[in-house]
Amino acid sequence: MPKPATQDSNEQSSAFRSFIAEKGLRATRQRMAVFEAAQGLTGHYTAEDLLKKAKGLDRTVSRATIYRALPLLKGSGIIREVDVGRDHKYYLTESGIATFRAQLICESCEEIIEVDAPFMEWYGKAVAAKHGMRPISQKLQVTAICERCQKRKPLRP
Amino acid sequence: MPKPATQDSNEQSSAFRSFIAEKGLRATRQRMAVFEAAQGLTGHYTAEDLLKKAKGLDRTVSRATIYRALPLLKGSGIIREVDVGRDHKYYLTESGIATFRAQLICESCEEIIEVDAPFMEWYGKAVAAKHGMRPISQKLQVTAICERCQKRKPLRP
DNA sequence: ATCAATGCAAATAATTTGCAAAAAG
DNA sequence: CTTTTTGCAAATTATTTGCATTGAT
Repeated sequence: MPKPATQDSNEQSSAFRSFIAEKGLRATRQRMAVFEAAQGLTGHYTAEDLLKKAKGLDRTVSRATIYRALPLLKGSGIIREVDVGRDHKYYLTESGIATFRAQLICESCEEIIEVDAPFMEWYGKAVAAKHGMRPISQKLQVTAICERCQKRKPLRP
Repeated sequence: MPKPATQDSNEQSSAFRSFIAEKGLRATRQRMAVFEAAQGLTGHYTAEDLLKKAKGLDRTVSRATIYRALPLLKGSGIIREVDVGRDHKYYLTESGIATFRAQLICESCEEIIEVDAPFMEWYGKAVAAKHGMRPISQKLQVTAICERCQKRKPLRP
């Protein structure tokens, strides 16, 4: 019999708890609420979205706490930051598998699509190595017009 | 006998003049000073750097004019914007050849190196096509530790 | 007890914008 | 003349930060 879905969050939860424990930090009520909020969100969300969700779990969570928790969630691999040069950044709750992702960004409807781009990892490493650099991370973003927008009047002319 | 170097700026200058003329805009003194300032800068520079340089050519150039001129310079292909997620954006005056460039960013000393990555263009197009999208532009950024920083105490530990 | 973490509100800082005056065509 | 462009200063807005208080260990 498979584990109930809620176990996922609990397993991730202990991963997060040990991450902060290792750093000598504390598992506060607010911090854990932000964590749970992240687990409850899908797709790209903003810090503000996360705040709203976290507030729903614990009314005492403040915006400052969100911004202070984000680096911890990123550092523990619970979430990933997606910066496509807009006014605010996006976040994405990671599923288990951590494959290399690129962003396909529709210039018309502004949708952001995460796509697997495993080859990129190799290519980025190769580019870095060619210049004697030790690669850490990489980002590939393709701006384009999505299928739907090609077939209709542009939303942002 | 080769043309004097200053001719380059004049040729680019008429390219810029026709770009703004086509759009029904006006070749103001300040606008042209910003253009000349861009021609006089090398490497990555900020809007503030451009302002300083332009002010040296025409004291009446204001910050607002810089920000209003930047989209024109970008649109005419005179400069390219480089956004690596820092607090301010960088700009780069384009030489004639417009090859696909990636950025290698040293996480330690924060240096940004522009590198040719011609294969990326193909790969980005392939990724877009696979999702039925029509590609417009793409960005590849590799964060790494540069050779020099590997051999010394990190500047940003 | 300790010292990290919190909420609040003020600070930050690049970029944008409203407006009346100046200048390009 | 007409319309665009300008400088100025104020606005915008995501994120950061100082501080007194609270809470985890």
